[in-house]
Amino acid sequence: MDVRAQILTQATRLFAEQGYDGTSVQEIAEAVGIRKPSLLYHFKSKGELRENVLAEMLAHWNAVLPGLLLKASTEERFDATMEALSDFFIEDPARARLFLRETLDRPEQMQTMLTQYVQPWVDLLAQQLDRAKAQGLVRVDVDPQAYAIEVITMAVAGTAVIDTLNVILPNDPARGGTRRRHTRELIRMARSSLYTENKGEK
Amino acid sequence: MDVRAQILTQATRLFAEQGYDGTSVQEIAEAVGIRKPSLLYHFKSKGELRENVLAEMLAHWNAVLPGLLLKASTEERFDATMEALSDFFIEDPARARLFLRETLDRPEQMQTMLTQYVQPWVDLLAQQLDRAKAQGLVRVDVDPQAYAIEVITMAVAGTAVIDTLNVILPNDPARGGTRRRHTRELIRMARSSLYTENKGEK
DNA sequence: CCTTATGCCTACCATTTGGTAGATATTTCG
DNA sequence: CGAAATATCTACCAAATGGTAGGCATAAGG
Repeated sequence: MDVRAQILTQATRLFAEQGYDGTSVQEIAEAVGIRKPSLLYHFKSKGELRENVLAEMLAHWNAVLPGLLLKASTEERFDATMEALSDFFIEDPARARLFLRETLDRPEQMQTMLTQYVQPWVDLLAQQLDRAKAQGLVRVDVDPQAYAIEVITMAVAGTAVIDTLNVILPNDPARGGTRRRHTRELIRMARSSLYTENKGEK
Repeated sequence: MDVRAQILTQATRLFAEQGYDGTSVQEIAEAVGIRKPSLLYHFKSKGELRENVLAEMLAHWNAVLPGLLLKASTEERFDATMEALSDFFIEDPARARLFLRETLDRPEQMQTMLTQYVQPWVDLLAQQLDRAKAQGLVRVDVDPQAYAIEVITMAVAGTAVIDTLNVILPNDPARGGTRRRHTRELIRMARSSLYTENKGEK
């Protein structure tokens, strides 16, 4: 079953780089080092291959993300969790790109996926934020659901395009590499737009 | 020259919806109501059509955006400018999607475009922010360039996917429609993560 | 040992793709 | 007017696409 895994790896890479329509079965087969019909022996059609690529991505995320998100209950863990979340996407830009592409290419399918896998976490976070609001820890004007979506969008989209945008985010030695700056500023924005200020009560 | 404009309109729409590789010349011609060779009379190749679609999008943005961005010199205008910027993308989600797709599909080309059209504005904004920092208006830990990129990415990517993400951002009558919530939270985050508290809230 | 399932192959196919040739209108204008 | 430019068409093409048929090894297992 090594070949099957290789096909999935190469397909993920190529779909992320060139898109589903921009990648031919031939091309994937070549990248693996087999002929086209051999590939179609493992996956009956190009569409089935796409579904398996997506399923694998989901499985990967579902295995790792919950552990990260559950930490986000107290402010002390906020930085660490956000950083881990950001690193998680940065570590695997291909998957972020693929996710973004699927959202653009097949919005309806992505919606059912979002409802199933993402919504529970967003709602959980929203609950936590509402509680923190009551305690005066979180700004009252935060829209919890919208906030969560903005941060997720930023993390995914940012990861997907940061290597292209680096041309206008020069490598400032004092500030660290492009990705580092992106991650740090994302966290800073997410954090400082969420919590109330300790000093200088308004 | 009406036909040429129609072709550009339909091509923009279809490229944004289905991507460049996912759209055939035939399909665009049908949407316009002409035959394929008639379309290829106006644009010698599919690639040339893509370039013209992109050029038109750039021209549109370049004609409107500078006026918006130049207002962003004082804090009083921040809300209005951010809102106008957000509305500008929301008003034209197809162009935001197209922009995102091109960034994924042709990163190198997009880089030269970014350097030419976006970088000057980012640098200008960075200068203004550094000045505002010295006056104590803006948080000292803001990374101006990274901040600008995050906000732009958020505005473009958010606009491109918000109609898909609305499934997890329910229509809360108290908070307004999905897009409204997205826009408002984006502005809130951009604002409250930028300014120091004492001079901040309105 | 022989049958069966697995895995990969060559050869092929129908359809779609971007693009061309060239006929035919229609409009512009000296 | 008449010729040139403009614009659209039908008919076609070579290449690439996703996919199938079926042969040929290798290995597994009753």
